[in-house]
Amino acid sequence: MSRELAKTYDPKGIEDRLYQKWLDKKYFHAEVDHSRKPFTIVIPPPNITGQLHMGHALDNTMQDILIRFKRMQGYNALWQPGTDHASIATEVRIIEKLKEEGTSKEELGREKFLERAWDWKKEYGGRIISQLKKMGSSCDWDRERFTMDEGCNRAVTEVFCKMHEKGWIYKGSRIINWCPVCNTSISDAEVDYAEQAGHFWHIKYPLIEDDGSVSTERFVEFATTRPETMLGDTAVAVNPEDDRYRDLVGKKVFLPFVNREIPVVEDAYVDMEFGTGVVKITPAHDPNDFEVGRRHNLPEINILNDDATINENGGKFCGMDRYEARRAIVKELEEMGLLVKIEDHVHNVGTHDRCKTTIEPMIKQQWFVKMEELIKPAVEGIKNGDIRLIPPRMEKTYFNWTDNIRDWCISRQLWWGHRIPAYYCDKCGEIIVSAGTPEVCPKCGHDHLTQDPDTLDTWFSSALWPFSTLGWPEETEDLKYFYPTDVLVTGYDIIFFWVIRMIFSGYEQMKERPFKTVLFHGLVRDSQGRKMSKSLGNGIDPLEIIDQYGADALRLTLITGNAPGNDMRFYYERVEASRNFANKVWNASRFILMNMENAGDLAGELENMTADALEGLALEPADKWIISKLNTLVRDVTDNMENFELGIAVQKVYDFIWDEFCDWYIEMVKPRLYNSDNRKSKCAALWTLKNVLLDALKLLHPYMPFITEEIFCSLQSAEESIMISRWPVYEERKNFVREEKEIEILKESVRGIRNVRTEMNVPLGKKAKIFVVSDREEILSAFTEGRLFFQSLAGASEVVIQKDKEGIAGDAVSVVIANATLYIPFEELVDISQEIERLKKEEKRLEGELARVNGMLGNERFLSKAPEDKVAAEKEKLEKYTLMMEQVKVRLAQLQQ
RNA sequence: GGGAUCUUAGCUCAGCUGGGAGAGCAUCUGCCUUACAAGCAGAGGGUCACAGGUUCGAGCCCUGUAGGUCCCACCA
Repeated sequence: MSRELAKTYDPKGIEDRLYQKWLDKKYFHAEVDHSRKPFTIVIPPPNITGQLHMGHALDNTMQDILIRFKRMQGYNALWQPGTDHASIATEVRIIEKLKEEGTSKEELGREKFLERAWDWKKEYGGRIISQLKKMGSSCDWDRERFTMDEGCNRAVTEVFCKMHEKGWIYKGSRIINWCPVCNTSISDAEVDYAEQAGHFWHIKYPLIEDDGSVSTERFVEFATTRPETMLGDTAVAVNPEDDRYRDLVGKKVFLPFVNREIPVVEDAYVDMEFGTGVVKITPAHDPNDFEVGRRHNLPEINILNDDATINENGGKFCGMDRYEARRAIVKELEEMGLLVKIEDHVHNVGTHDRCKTTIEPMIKQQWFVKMEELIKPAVEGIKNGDIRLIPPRMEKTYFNWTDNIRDWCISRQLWWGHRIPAYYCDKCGEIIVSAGTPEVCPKCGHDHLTQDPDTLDTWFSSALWPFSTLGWPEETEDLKYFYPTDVLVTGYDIIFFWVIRMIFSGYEQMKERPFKTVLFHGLVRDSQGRKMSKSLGNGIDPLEIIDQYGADALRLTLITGNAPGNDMRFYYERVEASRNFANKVWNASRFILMNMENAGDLAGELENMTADALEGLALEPADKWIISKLNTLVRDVTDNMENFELGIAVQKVYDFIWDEFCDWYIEMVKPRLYNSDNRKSKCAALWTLKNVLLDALKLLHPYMPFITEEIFCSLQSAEESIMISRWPVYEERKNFVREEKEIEILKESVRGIRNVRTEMNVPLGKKAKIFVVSDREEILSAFTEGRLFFQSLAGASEVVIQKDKEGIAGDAVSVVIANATLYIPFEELVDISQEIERLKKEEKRLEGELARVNGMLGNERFLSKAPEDKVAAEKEKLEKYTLMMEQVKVRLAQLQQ
């Protein structure tokens, strides 16, 4: 900050400069240090295809707050950063680019394609990292990792081989979700269900008569949403309980087009109530039918090519696209008289979450992870509290998934990713799973082996992220020291994709939880509550917000007024409010700096005084009051932050700085700074201003790192950065109960007087004499000690403090507080009837209060059952209101004479 | 179909283990008071969705009802 201070805070320039300073000083860097306790967070690795969006901004702000907080508390804080190769997302992007260039993946070949992918990673992979830096993220960039770097590759291979050996990774022919556009299998978690308007085609198959002929009279009727799959039908099924079809069971029906005779089987899967109670069974293209098929040993006939055209098993429809075939089949069935009717039907269709293509269930040879045993410790870990989920309701979502877990399809027909370490003997077909490339087939000795062309699901490598980034499978010092990590911060939307998989991977590979706590946040929505999306064009770019309002304002906006796991709406008014707060902090600091500079040689003295100087200063009640308030704030905020209540914590800091510190304390202190020639008093005020602000800035720093650093450095020179300064702690010696009470009385009085002034239209500029009357010594002394600021805040020309009403005009306006009455003779402004009205209102309010308190205290069961301190508090209130009521009544009686 | 969650001031939301309803924005009234008009001082505004219950005491706990949002399942 220069001598010529801008009236408004401008984050431009400041933020980049400070971030560079932090980098240069290596404040973000963490090394193993056994003298200190570690605190570790691993970043949810953003995709290399990604651009910073509000979700990232929120996610990373929360992590940065926790990391900065713990770092200041003295922990050896490590925020481990990195990026994710995002296999399918990246591959799709490169394919698009190749298409623009007029070539394709296939044309290029695997090797060249991967070269292109790495080039792409080099070019764009760092983009999101530089954007995270704009947010102020204090990641240890020296440790930046990538899910496809050497170490992570080794971790992936190691896990694959170990699990395969254990029998928990297997290759099998199962029904999987196939994306005909991306040309790969995808896991269940990658399927989105979308409601689509479709049709219900009612179709009938002719029965095969006992003599083997195709019946022209007897049919079996059913309905389907995908008529083309009939080409792969190998049965029709009815419920075993269904009397209607008892005589059909064991018979056969005729399947048109492919001229196949298929059996009628019984299976409990069929719902008798639904439709005709008959289901066509296509084991190769429907997950349920697949199960039915396996139960009845039905043939599995695949009728689709990988691009969802009909294959040679589809007879004359071979080569047609699935939808083209559908139309053709329906048309022909109609001509054959086998189409009964068509109904409109809205149903859920599975689509690929990346490209929104309707997926086709298909039977394929794929690699799977067997989940049954693997999931057990992951369930136990949550149940016994080894890992804590915040908010706790996420546990239900978690168990919902684990209770219905299915084997995880991990192979993808993609090139960009971790290639499956399995090799096939060209001669005998033996499968060899091995970390290194095997030379010869261990079974037949043949030396020609081919590696599996598939790669692994992206989430396979990110599941290992908490330990692979720390050096696993090597037993590194980092791993021993920093693992398990402390907190994982992420959105609830990837609990299945990622969180659960990290948990079971951690327990399986490390025999230990990957993190102690998972802190979930919600989605950042637009001002109307809609999800921000590219297609809607309603996304707000965090970088634009930073450019316009500063990173601190953005961070504050994302954290305030929001509870863990809840979605939030983002709109500009909220950012403006945050920006205004930054400006408030800036100006309060500017005020203090100006006054220190104006203090002459006092400034030098202050510079040498530490925060411990407390006892040596001539502190006044106002100083002690704010110190005491801050002390409580320190305790509460620390407490909230340790319980991950970040929104509540920062709200308290905000209220303290704005309400207590700026609106009250600074105003209280002004007369001492401007007018007082009492050097000791001025010194105490300046010391308090400076040190209270410094501590408040520290509490604010995790939330607003830039502005707090900038001010911190201008305000003192003993420490070079707020981010490595010590987090304030609660101290009993800073607890000033008496002064807190005294000042609260004065504040209440000031508020009362201001209130009266507004009501009577007397501006603060119009000074008036104020009499303070009380028969209590402590009240009188409180006003005496605070006379200077009370006079200025109440707009008094003079404050007369006395025990009785002597010398006070009968028509003075009065303000009643506990144990005291203030009188303001407004001279020409008196309007007794108005004053009586005001006092009557006050009387009525007090009546209400008294009725409530008396009601409670008159209830014997309250007295006997409520805790003591509650009863005592109510008794105290009764006393206070009784006193006030007495004074109001006395005053009213006087005026009404 | 199963589950979660929400319903609090005009709007957007806080409200931690039950103990006198809060914030920001918006509205109204005064103020350019030597840190800040991105500000200051005031004010208005809420049967905390509805109905029961537990309790001395319920926005908070329990049950039910209505409406909204989301997740899972996927009846062909």
